[in-house]
Amino acid sequence: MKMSNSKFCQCLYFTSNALARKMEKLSSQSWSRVELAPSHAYLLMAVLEEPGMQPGILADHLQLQPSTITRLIEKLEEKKLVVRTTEGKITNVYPTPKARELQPRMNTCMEEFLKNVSELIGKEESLSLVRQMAKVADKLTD
Amino acid sequence: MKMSNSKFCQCLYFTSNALARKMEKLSSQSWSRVELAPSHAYLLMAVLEEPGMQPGILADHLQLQPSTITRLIEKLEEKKLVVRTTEGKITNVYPTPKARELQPRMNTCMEEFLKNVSELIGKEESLSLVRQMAKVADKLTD
DNA sequence: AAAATATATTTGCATATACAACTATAATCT
DNA sequence: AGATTATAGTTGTATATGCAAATATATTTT
Repeated sequence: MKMSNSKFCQCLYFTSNALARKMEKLSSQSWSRVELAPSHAYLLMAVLEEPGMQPGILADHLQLQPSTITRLIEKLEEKKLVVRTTEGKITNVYPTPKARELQPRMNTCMEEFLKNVSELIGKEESLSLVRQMAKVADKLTD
Repeated sequence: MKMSNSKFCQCLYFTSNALARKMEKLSSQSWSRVELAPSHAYLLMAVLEEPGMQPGILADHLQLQPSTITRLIEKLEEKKLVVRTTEGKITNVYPTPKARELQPRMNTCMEEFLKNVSELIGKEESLSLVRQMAKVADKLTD
């Protein structure tokens, strides 16, 4: 059934959640090539770009709770893709060489995802949507 | 940190998920008055509007997997808000009198949520966003 | 310097959701 | 009618995420 046939399609809660689930699915397909869930992949990309990034900063960037970041890091540690060092109160997260090796393939996943979005939705439309969503999200200061 | 300052704010996967989490939170606040999670509330509203609605149809309307619908129904059964009757292969879900009693308060929650959205985002903007999201979601036929 | 407060991270617990496999019934085909 | 396939729903299991409390360190105040 199409979204726009649902009783609830005018509700922002409903529509944003339904859309998010669909995007999650689409994104997961692309990232399955490197056997990463999108959220793990995004955390790893952030860490690759800025090695040593702290969990709190990652939480800001990924718009997730610190506790969720801890869990994501644990998974990436299990996969030997990041390491954590703790000094006093602060923790730094670094990518491993294995993560660096994976980087080119991750870029491919990202590109593939963007290509899929473009094909399914259109470049213009997806760009305008993402802007509008970000603008609205900014107004919801949690 | 604002959404639009994130490294990932141009990504539709990221932005739609972040927005959905924020909307979930906002919505949850309104529905906490009747001690229901938004998804439970929406299922119950559908059943109140169309008593006997089958799980499969509910899955279509709520854009959730059938298994998820089963789980939601279980919770609502525990709270004595719906009952299930099964005949052969098909199941019907009915609201209980308790659910009917709750209905006015649920309407209030819904109104309050819409009011919050209007105040935070603006009526025009939220309407245009929800339309655009629904349109895009329709293109993602899972 | 000791006490109080603030900050960064983790842990325990709870919830939402999905997928795949399973069960049970109905419909179709030969 | 019996065999096959399709449909509806549930169950087992796994993952993502959040909240609240706990821990550990830093900073500020007195």
